[in-house]
Amino acid sequence: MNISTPLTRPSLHEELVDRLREAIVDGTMEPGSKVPEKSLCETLGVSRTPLREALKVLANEGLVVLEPNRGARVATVTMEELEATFPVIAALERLAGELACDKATDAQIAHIRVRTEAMVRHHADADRSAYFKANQDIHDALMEAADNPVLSQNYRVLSSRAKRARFLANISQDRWDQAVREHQELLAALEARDGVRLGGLLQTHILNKFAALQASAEGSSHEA
Amino acid sequence: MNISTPLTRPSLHEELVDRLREAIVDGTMEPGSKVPEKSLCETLGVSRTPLREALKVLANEGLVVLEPNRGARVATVTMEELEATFPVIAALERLAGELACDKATDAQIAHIRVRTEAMVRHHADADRSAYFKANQDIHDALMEAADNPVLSQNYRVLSSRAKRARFLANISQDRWDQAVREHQELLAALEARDGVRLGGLLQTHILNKFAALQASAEGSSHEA
DNA sequence: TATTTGAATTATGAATTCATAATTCGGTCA
DNA sequence: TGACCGAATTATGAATTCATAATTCAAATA
Repeated sequence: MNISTPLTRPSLHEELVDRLREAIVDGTMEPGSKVPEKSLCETLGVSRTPLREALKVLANEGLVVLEPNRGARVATVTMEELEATFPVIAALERLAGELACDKATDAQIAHIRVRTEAMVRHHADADRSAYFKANQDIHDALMEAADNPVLSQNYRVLSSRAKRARFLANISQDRWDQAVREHQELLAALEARDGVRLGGLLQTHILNKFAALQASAEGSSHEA
Repeated sequence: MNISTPLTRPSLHEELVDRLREAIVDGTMEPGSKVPEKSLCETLGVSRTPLREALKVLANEGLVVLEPNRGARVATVTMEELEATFPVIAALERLAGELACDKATDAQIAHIRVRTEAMVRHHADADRSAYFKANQDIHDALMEAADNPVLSQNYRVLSSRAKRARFLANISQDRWDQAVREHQELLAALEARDGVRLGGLLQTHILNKFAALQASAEGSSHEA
C-alpha cells in the first residue's frame, strides 16, 4: 500500500474548475448561456462559495464572462477570437516541435508513429470521430514530448478555447486529405529529429487548419 | 458629461487580483512567504471571500501556490521554472515580431525608434533602471503593435512570472552591450517590416537574455 | 392595446458563521 | 535538560446570511 504520499484531497473549487471546464469545452454548457449559480449548486451539491471561486478562475482563462451584478455566462466563440487564438497556438506548437526533436524518447516517437498510422486508417475509413481522437492524441503527445510544463499548460488553456469551435468538424474532404499528408510529413521530421523543420511544419499545419475552419464557417454562414 | 458608458465598478476580487499581482511581481510580497488571509483582509479592508477568490485566480496564473488546509504562499522562482518559461516567452515574442511587421502603424514604429534611442543613451549613461524601463516599453510596444489580445494576455502572464527574477539586474557589462546591439537590429528589422527576421531576432534576443541570467545566477550562487 | 411604472421576487457580491484541520504552547516524563 | 504528548488557539475550507442590484410581472396610463 502507498504510504509515501500524504493524502491530499483536491479542494472543491479545483474539482469544479475541472468539471465546468470540461462541460464548457464539450459543449454541454452552451456558449452564451447563463450560468445560474443556485441551480448549479443544487445539481453539484456544493455551496455557492466554491462555485463562485471556480467561475473566477474560468473567467481568467476566458471560458466564462463575468457580468457585474448579472452573473456569469459561458463565453461565446467568435471568429475574431479564433483569429487571434490560432496564431498563438501555432507558435506554441512550433516551439513544441522544436523541443520535442531534442527531448522526445524513442518510445514517445514510436507512439506518435502508431497514432499517425491509426489516423491514416481512420481517414481511409472516413471515420471522422476516430480521426479527431487520433489527431488530438498526436498533438498532445508532441506537447508531452516537448517536456515543458509552462508550454503545455498554456497550450491546454488555448486549445480548450479553440476546441469549442465545434463547426470545425465540417472541414472539406480536400482539407482532410491535405491534413493527413501534413501529418505524415510531421512524423518524418520528428523521426529525423529535425526540430526546425518540424516546428515550421507544425505552425503551417495549424494555420492551415484555421484557414479551413474559416472557409467552412464562411460556407455554413452562407447556407444559413 | 459622459453618459454613454454604463458605469460599472470593478468587483473587489478583480481589484485584489491586480493589487496582489503587482505586489508579487515587484517583490513586495516575497517569494515563498505565507499569505496570511486575516491580516491581509484587515490591511485591505475586505472580507476573506473576495481575497480568497483572488488567490484562486493568482494560483491559476502560477503566482501563488495553494497548500491544502495550509493556505497560500507566494510562488518561488526556481531556475527550472525560468528554464521552462523563457522559451515560451521567446516563442510569443517571435510571433509578436512577425505580426508587428504586418500590422504596426508608422506611429508605433516611430515610438519604438524613440524608445530604442533613449535606451542607447541610458546604456551610455550606465543608467540601469532607466534602461530597464525603456527595454520594457519596447517589448510592450511590440506586443501592442502585434495587435493580438490573446497573444498579449498570455505574454503578460508569463512575463509577470519572469519579471520576478530580480537578480536579472546583475547582468554583465558584455551582455548589456550585446543587448543594446540586438535592439538596434530589432529596430532595423521592424522598420524594414521584415517579419521573419524580426521574429527570429526577438526569439534569439530573449534566449540570450535567459542565458545571461543563468550565467549571473551561476555566479551569484558561487559567491553565496 | 402598447407602454410605462413600481412593488415583489430573484440573483448576485460580499461578509459572516461554522466545522475542521493545523499549529502553538505548556506540562509531563524519561 | 530535552523530547513527547495533548489541550488551547489559530487558520483554513466551505456554508450560510445579509445587503443590494437586477429582473419580473401586474396594474395604471396614454
